[in-house]
Amino acid sequence: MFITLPDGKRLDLPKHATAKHVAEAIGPGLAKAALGASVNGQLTDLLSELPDGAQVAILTKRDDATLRLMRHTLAHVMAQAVADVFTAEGTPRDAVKMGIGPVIENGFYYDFDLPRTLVPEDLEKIEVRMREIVAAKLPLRKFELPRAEALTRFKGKDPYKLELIQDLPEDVPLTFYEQGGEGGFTDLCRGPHVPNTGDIPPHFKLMSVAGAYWRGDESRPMLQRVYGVAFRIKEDLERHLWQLEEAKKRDHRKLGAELDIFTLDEDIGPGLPLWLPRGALMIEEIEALAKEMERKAGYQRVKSPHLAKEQLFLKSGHLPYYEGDMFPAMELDNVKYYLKPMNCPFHHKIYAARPRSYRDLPLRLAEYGTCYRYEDHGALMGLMRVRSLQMNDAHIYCSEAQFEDEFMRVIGMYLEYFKLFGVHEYVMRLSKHSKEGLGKKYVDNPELWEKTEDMVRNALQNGGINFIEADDEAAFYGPKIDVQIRSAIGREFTLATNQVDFAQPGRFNLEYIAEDGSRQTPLCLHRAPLSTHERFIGFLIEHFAGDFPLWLAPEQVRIVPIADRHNDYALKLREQLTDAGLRAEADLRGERMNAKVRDAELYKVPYTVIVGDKEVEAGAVSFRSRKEGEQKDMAAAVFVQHLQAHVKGRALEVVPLSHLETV
RNA sequence: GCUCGUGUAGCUCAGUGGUAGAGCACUCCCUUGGUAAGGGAGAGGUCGACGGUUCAAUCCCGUCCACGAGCUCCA
Repeated sequence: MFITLPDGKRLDLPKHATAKHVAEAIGPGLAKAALGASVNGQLTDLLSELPDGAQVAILTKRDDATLRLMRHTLAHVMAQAVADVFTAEGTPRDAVKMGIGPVIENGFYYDFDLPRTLVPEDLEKIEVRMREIVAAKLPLRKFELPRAEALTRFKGKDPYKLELIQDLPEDVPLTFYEQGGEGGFTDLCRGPHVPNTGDIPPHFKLMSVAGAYWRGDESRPMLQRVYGVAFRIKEDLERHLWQLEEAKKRDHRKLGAELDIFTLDEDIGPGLPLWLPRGALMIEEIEALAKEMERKAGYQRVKSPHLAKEQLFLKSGHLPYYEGDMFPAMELDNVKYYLKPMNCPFHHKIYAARPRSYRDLPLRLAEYGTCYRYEDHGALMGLMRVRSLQMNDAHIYCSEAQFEDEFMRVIGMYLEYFKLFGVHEYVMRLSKHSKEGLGKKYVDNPELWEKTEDMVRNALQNGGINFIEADDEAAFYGPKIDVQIRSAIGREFTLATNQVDFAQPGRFNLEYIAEDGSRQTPLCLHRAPLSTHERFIGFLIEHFAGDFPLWLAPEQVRIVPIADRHNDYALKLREQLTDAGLRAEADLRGERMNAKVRDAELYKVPYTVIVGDKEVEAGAVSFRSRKEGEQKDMAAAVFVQHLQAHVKGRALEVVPLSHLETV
């Protein structure tokens, strides 16, 4: 057989050759440094046989890709360490059962079924043992077993591995990786791995242990998952740990409390946030923005109650398909009432309240209605996952011919918002139904599912929008486009959503008189480009680390008088700013100026205005800004105009005032 | 909902089987200071809730609640 090297050279090799042989053929130095290989562009290891005629490049620790191999082997090293730690305390080896141990972003994990729960001290012990295994430089060996033999190997010992083998297709070779010989550790594994545990750099750390259902199925046993991170060089590990610390600092739950934006109170209930005045101000700014955008885009605003009778939700399909996410009914005069989990049924009723003509379409109804969803306790998280939520909601009723245009207008609106907020990293995700879920999670109409999913896909493709597809993630009434965002601290969640509803308009007998006089059922688009106010504010806090653009900042200007005799001027200035539509506070506490400046900075107020004798005399301000540095002796009126301009344009970036405008 | 962890003042955290402490924040007094903490005094806690063990529980045990990490789920 032969292979081709990156420089185009052909290398002839004996049969069953591996990348290790290639490295050895090239030179002893490379053979020593080699950790893995790229075969026809695929990452693989030195232990796997090469296909005849392959393009082969030998990878060393200098190649980023080998980090994957290191992390994968480290997962095995951890499994071995866990087994060792448990057998050392007298647990029979067979009582330590192994799930799976894959590579993940920044590291790896391994799932275990253990006779007792792991405590933090165990992680320390395991890590110590891992370092010993790495230091022992155990060589890895890859081998294949026939199916029957592989099954015997795990029978009665490890039901998880047994299940994995049984679920693998018959024609897939069952490969194993063994480290440290028979007395070491062997795992059913596809690879790829580094050739020796000594090839793993010591820059790893076990982070946490958490429960995880076997194969992600909540009806299956819960295993103990140990997470670890690993990097090639010390600096990378340190940077990662530092980033985690930084992320904690900009967590919206921490900043939300520090900046007095929202609070959660035990007496009110889990997932039911209270908006403090500063948070309410931000919501009002968001609503003002949305109203402006929607007015331009031809939306009309409506309002609907928070609850409705059972029959409404039976008709909409929420009770059959969504009841688990709803608060339980309250009974009044022998009639069940439910808090609304969505606004759509109400909007359908508004549509149905008048006869509609094709001339009315598209009919775009918007409402920032508060909905209530009974989320699992374990799912609640600050503002990102709550039980009372105010949606930036609207429903667009249109004909099939209008669908694509309306759909793309909504996508266009998303993009406009993202630009305004400086959101650059997002993924559009086409969420589709699954055949298995029909009649259970999804309305049972396979043809319409296929048809609408095609319509959405075509609309996106025609609009040149990049997207990925996800099965079994649709809404019960139709497919949707979710926009996945990664917040500044790396938290991923769904922000905007745009959903197609082919089911509810029919269930509500919604219709319109078409041009030809026939009665037609409209399509409905559900859209929430700003998600819910809760999640969106939570996102904004993390996105800006509390350093909001001026138009969003709850307090835009903090006025700090230097001495008591400047208080009157400070108050006058505050009035001037307030009259100009700006949000300003004067700090009249009996503190020193330095302390007041510090407090304003920690509170992340965009502008701190210092006023003393000079400013009072000149009718001027001196300010320090978090975005444009310091500026002295500026006419108050100029300062006001400067801020107004940024607020009006909802500017993301600050254009500093030129020095020409100072007095 | 599941697994594990946590719960002491507004916040960050000490601490003890004999009913509690620090720093910051808060209130008052002194200080009137030019761009990130001036000084002093005071007030503030059913030690998450309910049971149990004990002469005695914030501490030990149990149940519940809330929060956190992860799993599942989702805007």
